[in-house]
Amino acid sequence: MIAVVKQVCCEVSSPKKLLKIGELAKQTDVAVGTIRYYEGLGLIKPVERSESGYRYYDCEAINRLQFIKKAQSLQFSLSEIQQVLGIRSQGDPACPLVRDLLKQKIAHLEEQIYRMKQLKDELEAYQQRWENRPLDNPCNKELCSLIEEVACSDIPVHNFRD
Amino acid sequence: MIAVVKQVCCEVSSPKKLLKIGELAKQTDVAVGTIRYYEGLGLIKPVERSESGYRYYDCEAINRLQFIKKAQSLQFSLSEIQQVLGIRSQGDPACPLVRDLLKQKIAHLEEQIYRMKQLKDELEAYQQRWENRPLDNPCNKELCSLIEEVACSDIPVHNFRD
DNA sequence: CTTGACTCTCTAGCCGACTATAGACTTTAA
DNA sequence: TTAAAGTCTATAGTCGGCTAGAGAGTCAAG
Repeated sequence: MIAVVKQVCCEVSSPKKLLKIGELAKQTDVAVGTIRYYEGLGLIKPVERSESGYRYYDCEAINRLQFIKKAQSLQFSLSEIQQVLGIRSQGDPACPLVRDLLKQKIAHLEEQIYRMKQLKDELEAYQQRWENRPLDNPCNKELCSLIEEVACSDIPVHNFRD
Repeated sequence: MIAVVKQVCCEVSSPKKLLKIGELAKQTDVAVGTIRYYEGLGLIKPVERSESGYRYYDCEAINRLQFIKKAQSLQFSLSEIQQVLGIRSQGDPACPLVRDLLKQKIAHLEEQIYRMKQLKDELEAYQQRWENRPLDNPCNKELCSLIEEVACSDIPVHNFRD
């Protein structure tokens, strides 16, 4: 299983070759500054540092960055990823946590989708209500009735900032 | 039409009474600091200032803040609201712009909803794939297969930061 | 007339995930 | 050998929408 993973994630051919940060950046399509930023957050560490301070990474770093990217694309925050990687680095399986986070994410997504649909319906209702009015002379110049209608109608207010 | 709006939005009984910022804040449920912040953005202005610098607002300010709140709840950013209000303050009808923004918003929402659904499906696929594995001893302690599976699978990466 | 509540300006901080810049040093290729 | 490209640290800035605090001045009730 591990071997399979390694074949997918990183080159087995030259296992001892270490990468400088720029090379790692190129291979993973993650900016150099971002890698250093992740290091500050404890998400990744070079296997060694040269005397002059240069960072050197092994191919595990590629896995790690790919995991981070993937997790981000699944809407995991860096601090959640930190938790997962932290647990893993203690030698414990992170799976229960990952499953738990996943469950939360799905519930959250469902909620968001629902709210967005509601909002879309609301916006479409406005659109429909207005579409028959002419665009050239749609309303009183002083007081745009469309705006006031939005401002004053008592359609419930949604809050998307949780 | 205007009269109707005014009846809904602001008290007609005492048209000359001016509000201090704290009173306006209370009536609209918008924080004092937020009102000052909006002023800095050009979204609202007091009708006058006392010698000592106190801001005084008329009931139009209530309308304005309610409009801002409503527009925000419809996912309009403050800068979009600024555009709308700016056009209106020039004496032009803002309706074409509002309609245009509305159209964009709806399209954007549709896109977002679609992407969230895709992501949800993806997360659920992971959940399903894992749910039959025991939680106690789910995988190798060194290398959590669940994580590697996420990290290494070539399911396309979505980017939600537009 | 005093006291407490309000208001003023200005500045800084927050969240998250970066990006950019300055100034110094190191490595690598011609 | 030299010059370009890469790397280092540290700090500051970005986005949006606020919130908090300092320190000073003002207003209104008792």
